[in-house]
Amino acid sequence: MAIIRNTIAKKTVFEIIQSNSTAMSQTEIFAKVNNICDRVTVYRILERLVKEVKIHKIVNINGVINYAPCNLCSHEQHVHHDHLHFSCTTCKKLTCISDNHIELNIPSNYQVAEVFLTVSGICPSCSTIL
Amino acid sequence: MAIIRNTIAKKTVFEIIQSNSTAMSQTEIFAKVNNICDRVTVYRILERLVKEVKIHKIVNINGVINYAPCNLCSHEQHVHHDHLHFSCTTCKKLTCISDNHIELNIPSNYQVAEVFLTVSGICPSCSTIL
DNA sequence: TACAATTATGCAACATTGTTGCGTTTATAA
DNA sequence: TTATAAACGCAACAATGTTGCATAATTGTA
Repeated sequence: MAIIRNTIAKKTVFEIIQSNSTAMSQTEIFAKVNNICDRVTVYRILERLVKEVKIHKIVNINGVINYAPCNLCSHEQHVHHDHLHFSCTTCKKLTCISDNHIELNIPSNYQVAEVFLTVSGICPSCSTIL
Repeated sequence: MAIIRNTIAKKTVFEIIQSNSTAMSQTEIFAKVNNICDRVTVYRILERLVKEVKIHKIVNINGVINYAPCNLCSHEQHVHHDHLHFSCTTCKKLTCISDNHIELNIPSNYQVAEVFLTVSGICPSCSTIL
């Protein structure tokens, strides 16, 4: 069972996420989808893409869920805890930054699934004085 | 200007947050407030307490904003990046865990404000087989 | 102690984000 | 080509958070 279909909407959503340099929220993605499908469909597509490990979820510091392709912040990186998300407080964009190593010191009675390291602040383009 | 008033509602909200071992959402806090004030007031009190650096915000992995007293995860700890939040996927509770050191390797053109390290998984009480 | 100033509150209404049910459409394997 | 399950659209709902405005309450000061 569980036959995966590659619909136009799904391809489009995936391409939008992949072609963007920062992680995107459902709202941003839906805005780019150009009404080829309903907003509920976008939610369901995102859910499926997460399950298929093609994209992954990152929660922004404001609580909005963002999606990034797994090549940007690869799943292996994710598992090995060596990348980080920069959440700009000005433009609200979420950017993936690699090359970070985290030493975890969690009591053994906690079962760790995923590690989320998010840094808030001001990104280069927002801190540039024009 | 900006005279800070210590109202009953504010004291109550602060005591609720301080007496809890895990971080709490607005919904949980409001439930414990026992209708001494409106839910909007709780939102505004939380906002003020954050501004006064008495509590701080932590986003749960499901996107819900939680609040913890600054003594639990002290502001200095926060600044020095050596504590972590454990987000239980079963009971949804957010727990602060200290003694973690994070090596940050962020390009210098990013201005860092705060560091959020959240680990998802199953907490001790949820993983206990009864 | 009373008053004035302004902070804090309540209420109503709204905004955003995300979810669910159900009938219909569509992609894919046979 | 067709059957079947996956995917979709629509409508309705739910949770969380925000805003405007009139009213109430706290606190410094006279």
